[in-house]
Amino acid sequence: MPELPEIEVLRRSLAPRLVGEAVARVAVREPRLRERVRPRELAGLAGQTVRALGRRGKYLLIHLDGKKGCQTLVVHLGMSGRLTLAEGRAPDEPHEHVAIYLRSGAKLRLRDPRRFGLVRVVATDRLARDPHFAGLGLEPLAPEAAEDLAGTMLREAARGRRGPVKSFLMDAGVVVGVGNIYATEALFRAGIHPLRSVARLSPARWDLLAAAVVAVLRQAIGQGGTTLNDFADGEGRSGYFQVSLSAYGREGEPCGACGAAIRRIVQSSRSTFYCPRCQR
DNA sequence: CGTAGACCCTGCGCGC
DNA sequence: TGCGCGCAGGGTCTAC
Repeated sequence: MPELPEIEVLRRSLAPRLVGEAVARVAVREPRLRERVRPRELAGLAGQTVRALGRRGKYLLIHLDGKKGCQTLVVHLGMSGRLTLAEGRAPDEPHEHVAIYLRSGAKLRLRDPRRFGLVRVVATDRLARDPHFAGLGLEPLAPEAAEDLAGTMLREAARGRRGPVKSFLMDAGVVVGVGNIYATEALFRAGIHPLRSVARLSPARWDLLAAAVVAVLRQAIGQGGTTLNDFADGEGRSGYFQVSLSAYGREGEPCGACGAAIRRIVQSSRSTFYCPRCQR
């Protein structure tokens, strides 16, 4: 479900409602997520106050202040995760694996049918060294990257590598947050064929691609993310970037630019959509 | 070393 | 109507 824009939309929707709230208790109902949830680790959040919400790639970071220093609740939504804030006594929903009760009476609930998600508590000052974050690549919307996630940075990262440009874009060791939808869309906008080798892209086209990545992510955030099935922000609101998708999910439909039929292929067992005429 | 594929899990929509 | 199949926005591990 969620790529960078969806997590950013979630972060922005939750922040004003969570910051300053104190945790009353945490309930773990199903610990078998991608990584086993440790109930005692989460229980330690009781009494702590939310200080700020951050994001790294597709990870949502909920920073808290406690007696034992600052801790960060790290949440990854996998494919099917939803994190929503419910006011008052909300009944548990199916697949609501973790519930964080706040002193205000509200409940932050994590639902994740496929259980590809992840919830952990990490000391804030050790985040950068945590195995989940240590190997991550460029943050595409960070101020220092966004203005010139310039082809130069991507091109440097691609030096000595081979393989298709779409897989490269989706490699979190290169750029974080770009998943199947936004890699597909960025390549469409840049007019680059998803199977093209990273070894065979001119500097000018790296620039085009970098700009396309930043533009598509920004636009998606502005439109509340992409809701295909079930994405919703912290208050349950859907996004509407799906109406702006040019290639993703449009197999057989005419390309908006040239009219040729959009094609679907499978790359490392993920669907890729592209225009055979516009993308070379 | 890098890359391709299997795998983790449930739910949904489609064709028969 | 019911069933089986393929497919789904994520990441990680193994086998080449």
